Amino acid sequence: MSRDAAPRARRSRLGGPLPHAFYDRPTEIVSRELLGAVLECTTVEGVTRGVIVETEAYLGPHDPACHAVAGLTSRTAHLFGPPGRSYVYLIYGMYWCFNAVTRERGHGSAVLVRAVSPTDGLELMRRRRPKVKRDRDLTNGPGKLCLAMGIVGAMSGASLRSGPIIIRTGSAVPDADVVVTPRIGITQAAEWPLRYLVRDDPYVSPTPASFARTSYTP
DNA sequence: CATTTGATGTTCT
DNA sequence: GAACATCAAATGC
Repeated sequence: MSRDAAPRARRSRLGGPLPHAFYDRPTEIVSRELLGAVLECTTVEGVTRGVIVETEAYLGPHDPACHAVAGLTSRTAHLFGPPGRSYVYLIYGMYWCFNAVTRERGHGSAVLVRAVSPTDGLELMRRRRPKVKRDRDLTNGPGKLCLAMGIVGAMSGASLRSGPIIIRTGSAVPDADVVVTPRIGITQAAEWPLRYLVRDDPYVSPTPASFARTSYTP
């Protein structure tokens, strides 16, 4: 058969949703493994997608920087599980931040997605963020990516397999390309190395120079 | 490039 | 009343 023969049924270029069980593991592990996965958000305006290039782990009530320390409130309800759903919260009264809930009901642990590298819906992202000059500034921060992808609080609590926000399998990022640093923008437990990012990726949010001594490769 | 500052309003003490 | 898992613009090299 010539190599120009009719191609076999086209495999979707897109990976399927990550299995629910993927999230039901330690949050540090999920944070590391979400690098390279695809974040997708669908709204009436259209679909946007991007490869996850930066995450942070928030471990639960024993983590002073985690919202779970406040206990079960109306704000944190979705943080307390079950795993495999979104937890979207408002920060500084202005910006949404997106998390993937990782642990069983009642635990209160999640991965904050801090940056993605856009793959689909770039025009829609630009339309939603008309003042942004460089594409790399569309999604290189947790509030920015929610603005560009249309992620809002109403999406909190939805399944990440079938809801408006879906996390799909992507391509694995080797350990040599992963950098671990302290988390950004917190004061409690500020030294804990729980931020994961893809080395040299232009869509990663800026890393403070002071992190040089505490950054490493897994 | 790095650092500083104002915007903005919900949440929890 | 203080804190806040941020961003964009402005300033100073």
